[in-house]
Formats: sequence, structure tokens, C-alpha cells
Amino acid sequence: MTTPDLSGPPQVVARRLLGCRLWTDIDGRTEIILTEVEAYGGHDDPASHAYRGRTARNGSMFEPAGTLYVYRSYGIHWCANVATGPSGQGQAVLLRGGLVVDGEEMIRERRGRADHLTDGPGKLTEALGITGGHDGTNVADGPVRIEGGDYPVDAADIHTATRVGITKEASRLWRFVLDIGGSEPGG
DNA sequence: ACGAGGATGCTCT
DNA sequence: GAGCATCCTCGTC
Repeated sequence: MTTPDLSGPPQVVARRLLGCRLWTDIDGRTEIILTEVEAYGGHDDPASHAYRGRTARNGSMFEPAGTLYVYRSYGIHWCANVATGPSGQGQAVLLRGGLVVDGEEMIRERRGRADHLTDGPGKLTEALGITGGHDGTNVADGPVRIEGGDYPVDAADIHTATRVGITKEASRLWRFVLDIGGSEPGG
């Protein structure tokens, strides 16, 4: 297992992340296959947290490719992104959804329910135990790991859509969804 | 299946 | 003090 190349334009890296494995081993291994992501640019993307430059919160977005950017959403949830570099640009990919492939019992326990386990950015982080403490770590060698290369992704199964929950630059088709035959995300 | 509304806290104006 | 890169519950159809 190797980490995919996470450097490049965010909309390119976003496609590359689909089908990759995302896992943690906190109180037991939990793992999903990424099926939904969104690209966010830097100073040229008004919808991005990086649009107005580097701050205390979004600093990890400006770190080298592979750096995890975890922020608190609506005061309640954690959301996780992967920076795509180059350093100082503030570009990243938001991890929005996936299919559970390991540790489903633990994930159900963390989520407090049996369905819709990982079909949303806040659900995904809760399922895997990702919190603000993981902000700034690297997905190549840190506690939150991304690996790829062994799940077959047909380019025809990748669909684009508009990004969710934003008001600025809302027309960009920078949301990417991997259609995995018939199965419902969240297991 | 889908939509409205409330919870909740941090960041930046 | 406004504005969120959200989620859940409960109401309709």
C-alpha cells in the first residue's frame, strides 16, 4: 500500500482520491473507501477557507501536499481536508463520504446509529474518530492514513456536481462522486 | 423521499 | 455580532 500522489490542482487530486482507502487505528482499525470529495482552491476561489489568506484556523491548508486540515463546522462537527500543495497556496480537497470496509461495529458505536454512517463530511470524521487534534498531521505517515492503488476506478463512474453548502462561486463543478454499483453510502 | 428548523461554537468583521 | 464547506428529528407527500 502506498499513498497516492496528492500534489497538483485540487480538482485533479480530488479525482485521484476517489477509490482510495482512508483509515485510522485509534481504538481499533476503521477504514472506508472514499466515494465523495470536493476541491477547494486558494486565493482565486471565494468559496475556499483559504480565499482571504492564511489564518490561525486554516494554516494547515497552506502546508505541503498530504497535510490534513481539520476544522470545526457549525460549532459541532469536524470536517477533514487534504492539502494538495504547493506550500503556501492553500488548496485542498474536502473528504465528504465513503463506503465502510473495516471496523463497522466500532463505527456504529461512534456514530450512535446503524445507518448513514459515512455519507457526509461530519459523519465521516466521527466514524473514523478524526478530530481537531489530527489537524496538521500528514496522511502519508500520520494517525490518519490514505492509501490507494488497489481499488479499480473507472473514469466513467466519476460524476461531477456543484459543491454543497456554499454561496460563493457555487457554479463550479468541483464536487466529485464515485458511483460504486448500487450500494448505499454509509452501509 | 424530501424539506424545514434548531443545536452549537469558533473565526473574522 | 454575523456567518458558516453540517447533522438530526419530525413533519409532509
